[in-house]
Amino acid sequence: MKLPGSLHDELALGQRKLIAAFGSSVPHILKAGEIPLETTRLGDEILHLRTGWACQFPDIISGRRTIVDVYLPGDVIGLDTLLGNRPLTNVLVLTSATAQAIPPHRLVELMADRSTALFIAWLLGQRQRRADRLLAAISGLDARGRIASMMLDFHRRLRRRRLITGVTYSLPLSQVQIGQYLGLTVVHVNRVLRSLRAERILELEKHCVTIIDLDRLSSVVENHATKSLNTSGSDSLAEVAN
Amino acid sequence: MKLPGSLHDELALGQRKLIAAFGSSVPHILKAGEIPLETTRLGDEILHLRTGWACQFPDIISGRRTIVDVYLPGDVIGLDTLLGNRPLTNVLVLTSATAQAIPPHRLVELMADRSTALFIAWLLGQRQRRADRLLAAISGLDARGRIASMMLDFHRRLRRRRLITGVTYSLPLSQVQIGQYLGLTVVHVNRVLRSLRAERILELEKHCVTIIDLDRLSSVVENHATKSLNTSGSDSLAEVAN
DNA sequence: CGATTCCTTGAAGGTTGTCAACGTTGGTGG
DNA sequence: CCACCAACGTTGACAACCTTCAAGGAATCG
Repeated sequence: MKLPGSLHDELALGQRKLIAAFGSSVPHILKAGEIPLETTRLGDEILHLRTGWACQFPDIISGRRTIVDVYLPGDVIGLDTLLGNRPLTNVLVLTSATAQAIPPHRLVELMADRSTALFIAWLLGQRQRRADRLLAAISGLDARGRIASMMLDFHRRLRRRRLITGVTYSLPLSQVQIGQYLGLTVVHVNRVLRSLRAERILELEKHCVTIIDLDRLSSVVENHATKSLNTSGSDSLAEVAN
Repeated sequence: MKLPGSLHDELALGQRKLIAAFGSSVPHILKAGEIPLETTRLGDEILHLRTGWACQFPDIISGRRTIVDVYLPGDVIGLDTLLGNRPLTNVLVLTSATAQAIPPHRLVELMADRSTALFIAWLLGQRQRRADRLLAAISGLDARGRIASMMLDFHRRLRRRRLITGVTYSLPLSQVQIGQYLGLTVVHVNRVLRSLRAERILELEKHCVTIIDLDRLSSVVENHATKSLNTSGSDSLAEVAN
């Protein structure tokens, strides 16, 4: 569970180096609803999202759009793309946002430095863990559990990055997109949200989430008999963020 | 879509180096149903699976067991674990298997070499893509589609590694495990399999899959109105395998 | 041969999707 | 300013899918 001190230090070093590399590039401004590849020349670049949210679609466009990951400020976008063959076509910016970009070949150069390479591997592992969590939520929980789990996830990620401190945050996903993220229809997302509001567990209006009863929200996730998904645990490295 | 030749070459070089590093370690023999951490001292090692299948549970043990990935011969297990904090507790060996192990600290050393680091990043991206595919299947397809998608996936992965050539392969997952992998109950998995057999699309008996009608099996995935999941595309690097 | 695990099948009920309609909001142009 | 439009949110009725519960059969292993 604990990383050896030296490894931890090296990761932190790699983090600083990578952030520095991003920092030396001009920040781009992205508009809500934008697909980087289409509207800008950021197509095959690696992005460091500084402000705003974005989301990821799977490589192959499926008929039914599915969101496989949601990026928050501080996240790095496109690393898994690096050596694969997929461009950034599948990223959608959810809010107005700012991001710094570096081209893939530059990133490959940076990987010559071990600490940077380690940090990139750590970032990849981080995204993988998010995917595993989402997978567990979707395949093991009912609609209420999935929504509760998602709300708690965002809450935890935002708090860890010191982007919020309380029980309220802005959630720039439409209900349609929440459905695409959790494998549900809009209609049903709406029903569940209403029931959570009626029970005074959670409120969502105008893209603004308020957790009214954190304990009961957590218990919604673990409820449903055998189904549960523990949401505790913390990373062993201080947040990437900024 | 195309990698620059030099990058491709460097990846291939990294692959050889990593395989060589694994090759210098003594192969371990694992028994079916074994959890490496519990039964051997392979707890926090990185494994190169040479023969046999294994599967991955999410970090946190959820009440309802969920399988988030299935490893085939040639896959590397535990990379996402490398810098995260989770041990190999969450891996289950599905068949008797052989694997070579190297300790994490050795792998960290190897990452000082850029080609190796690149290849490791490529492997991480590969696993990420599998997770994204599974996510898209589970959240966008009904039970028939998910099962068809899974069967085609394994078929493709095995063929790409030259482990099979025809339309038949051994699938060491029990129906319970198929359910855990696809977010379904055993009962329903069973029913869907029966219907696919009755329609002479696919046969599964005694852990042996036979694809009777590849075209109709593919169309099952894309069917269901708006729901589809294209399964084409090939990696830009010759398979890892052995 | 027990004991266990896996597979199989039926019936009933709950969760979720589909269809359809309407209200709301925000932006755009007359 | 208002009309219009588009996207989003909301709601009800109904059907389909899937789970749950229950029980029995088949296979494997000590």
